[in-house]
Amino acid sequence: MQISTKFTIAVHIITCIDYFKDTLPVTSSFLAGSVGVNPVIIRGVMSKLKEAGIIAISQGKSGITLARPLTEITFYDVYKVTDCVNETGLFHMHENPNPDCPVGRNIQMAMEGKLQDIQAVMEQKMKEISIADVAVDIREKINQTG
Amino acid sequence: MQISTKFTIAVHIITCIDYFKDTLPVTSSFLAGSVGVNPVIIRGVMSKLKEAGIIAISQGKSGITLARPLTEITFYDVYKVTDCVNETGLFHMHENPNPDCPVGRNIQMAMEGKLQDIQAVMEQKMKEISIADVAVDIREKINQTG
DNA sequence: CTTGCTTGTAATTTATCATATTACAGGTAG
DNA sequence: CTACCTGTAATATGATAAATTACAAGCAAG
Repeated sequence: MQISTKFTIAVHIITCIDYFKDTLPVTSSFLAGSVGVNPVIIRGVMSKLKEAGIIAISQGKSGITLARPLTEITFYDVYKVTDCVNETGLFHMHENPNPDCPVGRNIQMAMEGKLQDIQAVMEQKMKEISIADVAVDIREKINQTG
Repeated sequence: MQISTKFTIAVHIITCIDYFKDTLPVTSSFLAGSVGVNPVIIRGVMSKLKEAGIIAISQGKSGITLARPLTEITFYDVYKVTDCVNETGLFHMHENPNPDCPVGRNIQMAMEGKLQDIQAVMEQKMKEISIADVAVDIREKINQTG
């Protein structure tokens, strides 16, 4: 299993909006071309980014803009928005342990908190990384290689 | 997406082997009954736990035993063994960013290290939790509720 | 206000992967 | 020797991700 590509697609989208904001009108078709996926996927992700107040969308010929600075958009924000992880958690627990077995009856309760702790450290780390960090790396690379 | 149930199944298996070691011969069918999945799934997980030197299996009527103490079996050991995460990492990056776009050309390189860092903190946390911690919680719960 | 381009979204298809299931070969303890 | 176990391949089923088609609805420029 892996966390859905929607997460990295969303990061790509936000980075593009920032990168091209003074040059081109950024649309879902344009983004689909850069990301390499179907425009409908882009629109679905965009729609959630809009709900979360990360980007602003206007229909017609306008284009998409950022609703707040890149430094204030963390990986965690994007990860939450894109529903990469089920509400039942990062880990999928086996669902039918035997209630007639003392271990089966208690395994879920015994593991639950521990799995949540693991997920929590991962999410904490995601809060410490922003899209601005990605944008910086990309501009740096472009300046080096053209 | 979620991390495969094989992980929690493996934890359940190890906990059961320890819990019943002085009472019953533990077999794949018995474990399948406690875990609530098909015996073939149990055998597949067992096979990997054996390769990793976590349990010892003998065919015939014997049963399965632990190869080392519960305190020396971490969540990370079990997670690695059960191939819960692809060799390409916890995150699935979109695979066809456009090389003709400056952002598309560099996005993978810009994200790679950051995604690895996130995965690393999660794995570090898993190294700090052992199956013994689960066994303690289960015995405690059994003593309270019968 | 009309026109052309855009987003929003439902419905369908395709591909991939996790799990269940059946079947049987091979090994070992009693 | 034999009964019971593991090892594993092959197949079926189901869930989910992503692609694709299609179309309704909205905005902006003129």
